[in-house]
Amino acid sequence: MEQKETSYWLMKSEPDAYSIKNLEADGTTIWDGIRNYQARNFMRKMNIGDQVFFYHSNCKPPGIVGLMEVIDKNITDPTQFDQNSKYFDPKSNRDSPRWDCVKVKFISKFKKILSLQELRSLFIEDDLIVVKKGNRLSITPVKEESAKLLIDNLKN
DNA sequence: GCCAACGTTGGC
DNA sequence: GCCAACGTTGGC
Repeated sequence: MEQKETSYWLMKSEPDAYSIKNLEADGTTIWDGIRNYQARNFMRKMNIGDQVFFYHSNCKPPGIVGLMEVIDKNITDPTQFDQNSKYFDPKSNRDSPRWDCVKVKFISKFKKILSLQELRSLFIEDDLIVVKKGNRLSITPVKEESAKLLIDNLKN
């Protein structure tokens, strides 16, 4: 049997909504509330065992704060059917749900945030998508070399 | 299919 | 609050 290669990703969350501390306390979580097709499609490409950098957005300072791992996928996002949720989608239906997501588990919380400013000094544009000016994608792939560089930096 | 108008994200 | 960089919507 051929072993599937581990891929690396980055997922953003606003710490006011859900932070690395929340994930540390919860242990695992489903990454629900994604309402962008490109981001959803990246989640569909993920495999169990993939490593995911946790990025805090819309805060001071924005940056990478921890690491998680994909433990399940193709999970129907329940918030799309919840009329009280801000993620309720009237165009979705239970026969063919529009939004699905992955389940992740907490791996580690970094001692120090790797800020966007520091990320910009480590990566030229396009090498790590999050440093691109005006980038709005909440989920992006990370190249293996970039992931290794990030992990090395976070150990120090 | 085109494209203008509008909405959202998120750094600053 | 500003604005760049998209994504989405809807008229035609």
